[in-house]
Amino acid sequence: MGRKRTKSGKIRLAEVAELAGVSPITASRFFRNPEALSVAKRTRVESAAKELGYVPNLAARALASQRTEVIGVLIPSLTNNVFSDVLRGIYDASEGSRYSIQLSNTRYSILQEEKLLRLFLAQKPAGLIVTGIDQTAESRAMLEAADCPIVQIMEIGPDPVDMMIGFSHYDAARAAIAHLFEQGHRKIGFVGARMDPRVQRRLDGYVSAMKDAGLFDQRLVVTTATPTSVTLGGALFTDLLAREPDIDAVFCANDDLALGVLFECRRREIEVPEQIAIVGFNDLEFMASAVPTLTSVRTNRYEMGKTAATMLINAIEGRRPEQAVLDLGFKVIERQSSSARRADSRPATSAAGAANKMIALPSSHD
Amino acid sequence: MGRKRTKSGKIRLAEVAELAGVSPITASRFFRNPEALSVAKRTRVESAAKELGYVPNLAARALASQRTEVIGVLIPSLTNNVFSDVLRGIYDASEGSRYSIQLSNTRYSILQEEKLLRLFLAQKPAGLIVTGIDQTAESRAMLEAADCPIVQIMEIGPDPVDMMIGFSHYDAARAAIAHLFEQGHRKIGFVGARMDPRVQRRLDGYVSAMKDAGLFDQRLVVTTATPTSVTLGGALFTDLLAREPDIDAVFCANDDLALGVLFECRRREIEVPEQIAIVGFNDLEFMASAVPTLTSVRTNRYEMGKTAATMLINAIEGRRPEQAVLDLGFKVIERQSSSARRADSRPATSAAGAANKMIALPSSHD
DNA sequence: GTCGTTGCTGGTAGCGCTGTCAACGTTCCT
DNA sequence: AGGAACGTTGACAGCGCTACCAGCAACGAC
Repeated sequence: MGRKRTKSGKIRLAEVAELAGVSPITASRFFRNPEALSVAKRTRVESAAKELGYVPNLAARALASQRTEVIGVLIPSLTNNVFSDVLRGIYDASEGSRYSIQLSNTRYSILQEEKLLRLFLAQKPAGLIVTGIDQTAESRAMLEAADCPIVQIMEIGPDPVDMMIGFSHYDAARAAIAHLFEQGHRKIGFVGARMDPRVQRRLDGYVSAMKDAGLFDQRLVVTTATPTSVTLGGALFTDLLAREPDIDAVFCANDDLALGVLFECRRREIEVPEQIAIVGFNDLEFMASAVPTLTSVRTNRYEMGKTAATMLINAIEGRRPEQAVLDLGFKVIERQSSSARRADSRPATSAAGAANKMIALPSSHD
Repeated sequence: MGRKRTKSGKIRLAEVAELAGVSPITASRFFRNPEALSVAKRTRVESAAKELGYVPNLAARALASQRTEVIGVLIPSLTNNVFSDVLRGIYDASEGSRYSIQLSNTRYSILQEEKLLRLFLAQKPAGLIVTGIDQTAESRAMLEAADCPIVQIMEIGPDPVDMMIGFSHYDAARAAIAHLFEQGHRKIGFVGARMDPRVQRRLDGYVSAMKDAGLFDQRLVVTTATPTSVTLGGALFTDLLAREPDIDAVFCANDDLALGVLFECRRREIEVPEQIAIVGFNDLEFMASAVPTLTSVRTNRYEMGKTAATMLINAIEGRRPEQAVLDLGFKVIERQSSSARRADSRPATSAAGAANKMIALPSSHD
């Protein structure tokens, strides 16, 4: 049957080709690989497309080419600030590229992750970004069988499926504790919420550092499965204090908890850092402007997302990275909340005035 | 040409149909409208699909049916906490439905929004969620011409494209100022960052409330185009104080700024609320656990996202809501930071102990 | 008994695009 | 001059699914 025009009046590639005086396939090539066309035809197709306001039909393209231009992203939480930074990086990197992001939330469940993975892979994504290194065996098998590039983000481990970008949470935690030791703190508590694998590894790092110093005591560790929040930080710290009233420092698995601990200290009129030092994790923006300013471990979340997406897109287009595993490291950002017990810690005039001393390390695996 | 099997060995609908002993079209119907099949065939197709692990090819479906099962979402920022709550609601509502979310970031640019809208609409989304009511004329025209349901979120206004869900930022700001008046404050500053349309309307509400009371002074308003942050709150407050040292309250356009103001007060040893009251906007989680606890205007962001997506999905499936415009209102959550100047404000034992008095209002348009 | 009517099923014909391969003209080498 | 090599173009045949419409049986109303 002749089909000169769709009922909807939508512009198809054929219309563009006709106006440009070329065959549809040539017009098609213009959109996928303009360099393959002669300059004359290229400009003709280009102006024809612009004149008609042509927008390619992605469904048809996907069907015909047997692949999509979709990058699947699996993250465990939309609530957690950490992931919004990573996501922002991913979206920023995908912008301007031909790829679009398909986001799904595993809710910290590796079974849910497996289910979503199956769904994603059936649509032949151009690439995949998954969180962490703790997939189910089934997921792992699917990932390895997938014929698209894959990036694991948030942490690094010994056995990447394909590419990997992150840092060692274990080493980062050890560095934070080492910093507290240096400042003269000995009885250091650990406060953690929602013990996902990465928080667990931070705990492991804490435990090993404390054991190395002969200071570990299980009673110094307070954790819960509840999702993190500032309020929860206060509550967990309250528990910790009830149990061990004479601690001299608290290492918090994230910054929300640290802020909660700070507020709870203020409520109880405990001086920070004179009586208790506080160290957080992630270095969210507010840490630098709290009073006292709060020490934290800076992790390059935005950069992680952006680099992951960039690496992925490059790999999709055949440009594999020199190294498949990228350690983005971390920095302990020393601020007032963990100053030496001899304390130079009274309020500066402005947050901006407080210089940050940094300890930068690539995380070394072990 | 006979094509018995795809090279990739992928299961197609035809395979399922064959195993079930029905025609492909009957199998197709099973996935879209199972009730249309006889019980016998329905169960046959169901078990065949399960046995083969069939997953439909969305691209083929979209091409053949001329529509997708994608809900487009346009938001201005991924950084802002406010939107992550909304997004969480949207994702939660879409989960379990057949629809997937396609997210794009307009970066607070209505031109970018227009461009993205054009892209989205060309793919015939099942529905669209857009932020706010300030589209370009061109965008507005495209939205009105679109043949899919549309929900505008974050605020309500007089002239919905289709559906609308939000609250009046203007009224919310007026309510916050009214609360400060009640508590005896008179010289109330306004601190705002990134003056997007919604923040602008909060400012308008502040201005009108102050003018009504004969207390407006342009010098009380400090704003900037810079994106919001806790640190920025401190900086803007510093500017405000330099200009008007004797203010007795600050209304912050969002909670990050409010926290920054609180820290700056602490740095300067200004007592809150005895010397200066603070009111934020959005009621993020940390507001209830700060010391002193911080008054804020609660907005139902998660609910907004969830309801918007639910309404949209219902509309896509032909179930239009009774009312197209939904006002989710707001609540002024009164906490210590804005207690009456006579002040009952010294630290409670715990944040949990601080009762919240609420003023709940649907926003009335004007 | 005839004629709708309803409920279920299947055949046909694409949806808009691209993979493959063949064909063409041009250039460059020997 | 002959031929290979390259760059550019087009014809054809689907990608996997669904819209559309026709067909058929079962049933009730007249």
